[in-house]
Amino acid sequence: MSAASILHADLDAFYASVEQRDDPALRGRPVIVGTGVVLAASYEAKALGIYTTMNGRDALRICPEAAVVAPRMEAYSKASKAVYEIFHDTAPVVEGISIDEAFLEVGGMEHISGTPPQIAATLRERVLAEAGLPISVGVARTKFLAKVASGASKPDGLLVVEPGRESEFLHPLPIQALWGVGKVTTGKLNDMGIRTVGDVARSSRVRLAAAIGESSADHLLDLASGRDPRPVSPRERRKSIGAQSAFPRGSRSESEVDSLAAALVDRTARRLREAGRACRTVSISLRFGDFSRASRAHTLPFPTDQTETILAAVRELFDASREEIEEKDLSLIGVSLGNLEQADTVQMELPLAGKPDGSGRESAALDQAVDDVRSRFGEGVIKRASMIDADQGVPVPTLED
DNA sequence: TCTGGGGTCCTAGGACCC
DNA sequence: TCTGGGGTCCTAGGACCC
Repeated sequence: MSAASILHADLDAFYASVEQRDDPALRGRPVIVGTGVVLAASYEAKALGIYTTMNGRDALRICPEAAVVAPRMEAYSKASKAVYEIFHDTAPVVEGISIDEAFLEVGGMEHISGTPPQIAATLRERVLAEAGLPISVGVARTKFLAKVASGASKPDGLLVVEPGRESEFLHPLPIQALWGVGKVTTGKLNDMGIRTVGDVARSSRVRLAAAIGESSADHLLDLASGRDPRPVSPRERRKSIGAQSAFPRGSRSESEVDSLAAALVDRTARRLREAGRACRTVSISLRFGDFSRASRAHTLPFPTDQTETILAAVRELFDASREEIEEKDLSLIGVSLGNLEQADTVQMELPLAGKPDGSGRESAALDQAVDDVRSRFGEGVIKRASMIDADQGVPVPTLED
């Protein structure tokens, strides 16, 4: 059996800890980040029953003396970068999971930096000393075990799961500790009398599969039995970029919805370009007053990073959803860009009113588009300029260079 | 517990191609 | 003309995670 060489490092109450670090008056006090809903709560606040996603008014009812601060995303992003630098300084392979959480592979480093538990202890000291933040670390043979270990060690803890004692550690835990088990799956498994991870490990695959499907059954059986072959590996590139916005219930005029959608498109398209990517699939999501949801998607025949092209697609999707929107109370809209590609080939679209009529209007439009691209990206970037028949989507090459 | 704002992955059905 | 299997892409919805 291989040694425990995977670290899962997880910053404690991250946003709230950054606030307490930056404002000494908040230290030792219950702190709530987020004015509408609770985005993060300090451990002092958690101890009083405050949790993430809780309504801010309810939180203050429970704990009137709590300090409520508005989120400062830039400060969190900066703090995260500083911590990640320490991660990369600690291990050759770092797999970032989120702004406050990562896996580190530290096998084979005994002669350089010590055993995995020693490396984990040093990491915690450095993050506290250099970034001013408490962090919990789990050490185990697999990613899943390391992750559960860091959770069990919180707050400000270190827990090593020795390979010989994995079942002893894992099996008494409730099934919600398994990755992929949320409310719905918990209900299904409880109905079968399955409550702990050990219960899952002892279940028949056939019974599990009948309740939750083949793939989930295999996944849960593997995790519950300590099997998790996934190596720590740097994250693949992001697969989608999106933004959403919730608003109070009440009817929204068409133009209000449209301008909010345009703002969301503007934000996401900007992030897309900053990342040097282009998207092919544009989708919108809707949430209604009764919390039902709907989504619509459209895939373009070419990748784009252009706000206007994306906005045109988004408007069509909203048009296709108009009846639903009129019938129900809209409470959230979102825009998401998927099928991301490297932006080395980007298509710009310039719509032409009407059919080509031989007047030369279309080639003037094409020249204009070519000039636009050249002014943005410089000479020599254009591989081909084409005209596409919108009805058929067939590119008609008209200029090569 | 009456619900933020980011994401990922999975499933199922239909269109379309060979 | 009908039938079949296999594969890919797309859309919509759902569950889940931090």
